[in-house]
Amino acid sequence: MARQSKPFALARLFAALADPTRLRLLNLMAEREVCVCYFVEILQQGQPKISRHLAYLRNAGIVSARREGKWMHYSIRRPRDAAANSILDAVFATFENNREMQADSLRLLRACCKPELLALQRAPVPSALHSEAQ
Amino acid sequence: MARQSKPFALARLFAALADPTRLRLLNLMAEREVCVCYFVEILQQGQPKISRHLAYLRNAGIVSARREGKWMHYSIRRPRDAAANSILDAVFATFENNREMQADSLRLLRACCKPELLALQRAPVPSALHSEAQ
DNA sequence: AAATTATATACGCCTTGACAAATATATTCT
DNA sequence: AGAATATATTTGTCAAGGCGTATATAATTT
Repeated sequence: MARQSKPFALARLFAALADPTRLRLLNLMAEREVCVCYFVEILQQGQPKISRHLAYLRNAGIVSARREGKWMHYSIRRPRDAAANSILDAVFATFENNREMQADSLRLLRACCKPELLALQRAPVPSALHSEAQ
Repeated sequence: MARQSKPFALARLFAALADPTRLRLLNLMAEREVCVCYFVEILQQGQPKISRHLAYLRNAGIVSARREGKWMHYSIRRPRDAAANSILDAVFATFENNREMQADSLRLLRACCKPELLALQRAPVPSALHSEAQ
């Protein structure tokens, strides 16, 4: 069996990107840490589904999690590998020209300005958004 | 059920990239059209396996095939979609810094200079290689 | 401590796709 | 036409992973 470590590592990254829900999650995290509860509301998908996809991304090393009380905040974790990093750059660049992704981002902005519109009470507002949405 | 055409299309591209054998095939095709027989010899993998992966890439619209007598030549097919295109650019860029991929490319160069070393007689030499290997 | 809230994991079901081995197809050679 | 060559597809098996439902865990509130 021939060794082919690098191709395998790259393939693993692409597998992590090979799902529309995971791409949408990554897009929402592009510039900020986001709480799970927002993912659920904005993507309008079941909470276990969101959690499973976040776990997948965490396993793939693309995302890291931080607990804050009851809430879990997820954020992009830049890979140590330069190749993976440049590919992620390209991916995020395409998000900026994508209608659906922009729509998701807008929903996140709005939700954070008026969290009372969601099913959430006292949901944590990502600090990075205060300045952006001003 | 919400529409999310674009994320689905992107995810499909990544699924096509999520396999080490397919990545190696794409790398070999990066700058030239390549005959199936070379893939088999260089990657040292069974012919049906190579063919199946090439069919997958063709289905995903990343690659196109051209028949020439008994031989099938495969080459990169640049996607119409700008997003997919820029991602492919990033992918090929990482190939250039990847040891394993460079080793594969070298093996292709050598095989084309001395096709008699392979199990192939009268294998077609990719025209693009004449100038590169001079 | 009991109830509530937020998130994660387990379970069962189903689809996709990877593989090897066998077989089919297409083209060329004799 | 028949044999040989190059490639593609089929078949059967297996593992990964997607989904919804149910349940477990963790932190907070009362």
